[in-house]
Amino acid sequence: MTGTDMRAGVPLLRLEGVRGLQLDKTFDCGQCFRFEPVAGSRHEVELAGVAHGRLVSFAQDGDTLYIYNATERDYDAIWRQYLGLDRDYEAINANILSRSSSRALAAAVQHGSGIRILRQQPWETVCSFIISQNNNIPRIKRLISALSERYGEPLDTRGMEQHGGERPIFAFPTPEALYAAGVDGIFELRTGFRAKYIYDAARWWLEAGGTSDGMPDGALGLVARLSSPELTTAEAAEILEQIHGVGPKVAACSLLFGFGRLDAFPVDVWIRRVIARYFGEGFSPSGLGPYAGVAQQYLFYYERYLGGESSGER
DNA sequence: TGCCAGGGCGCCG
DNA sequence: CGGCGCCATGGC
Repeated sequence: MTGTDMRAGVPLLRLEGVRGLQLDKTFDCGQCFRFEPVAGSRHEVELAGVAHGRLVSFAQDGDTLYIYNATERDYDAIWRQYLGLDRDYEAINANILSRSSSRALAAAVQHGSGIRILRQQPWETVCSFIISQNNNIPRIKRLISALSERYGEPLDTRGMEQHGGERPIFAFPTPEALYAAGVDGIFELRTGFRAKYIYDAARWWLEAGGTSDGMPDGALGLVARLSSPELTTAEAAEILEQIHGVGPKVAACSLLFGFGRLDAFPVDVWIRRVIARYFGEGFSPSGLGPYAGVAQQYLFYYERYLGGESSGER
């Protein structure tokens, strides 16, 4: 059941009976760098930020989901997929658990219950995870904000003052804008050694025929190719790794969070630790099945939560 | 001051 | 192809 009304000129979408989704976990598990909790929100949980080129705010009271600055048309076109509400996570979790008897995995699934893999814009995802390398989340967020403010388009914040729009907000820069900025223009924002990687990614993206907004642009488009089941996830990763500065980890994060490939399995130091501790030598991501990437996110969130605490059980 | 932060590259054996 | 130093920056 849905409904829309207007608040201060901004459409507000309301969806009732949304079960399972937990916005706070979803935006706090390291997959997205542009959302922050709304201070003084009237809702139990509210996070505002930029996605798909818009300022938007998601809120929850119990089983009711609110989306500020969205119409039903926007929901059908963007936010339903973005929030993973087109997927059956009970079935996904059951699928994951059916493939392993690991107690740690069961605990991680339990602990991460409510996390949804966001379907973010491909270009933004590739670029953001290039920025993430050898970096920490607060600084990743700052760099992405700085790039957006300098090279992104300003967004309309009217009516969104109480929902993340109290100051000017900018869209993530297009590859055209970052290409035009050049390595020096990107380096100026203190991106460090990543500047040439970001520039190369923009150049590569334009040469490869990706769209500015990074969304599907027809059968021959870059995003369509990399999302297509005609390519395996390993093959898609191989293509993304043509970008100077994109290795296996950044490629896997991009495919998982930006291209809808839920079997993509990013391996970082945390996950390496998880594998060593709970699964052992013979571990292979494919053993976790078509939703291995979802399992990875649960394991990452779980292990980071435990905070490196030495709990040597399986 | 040194170490680390959701890595990847270039080089070396 | 496995290991290792390096790459910019900022927070602790």
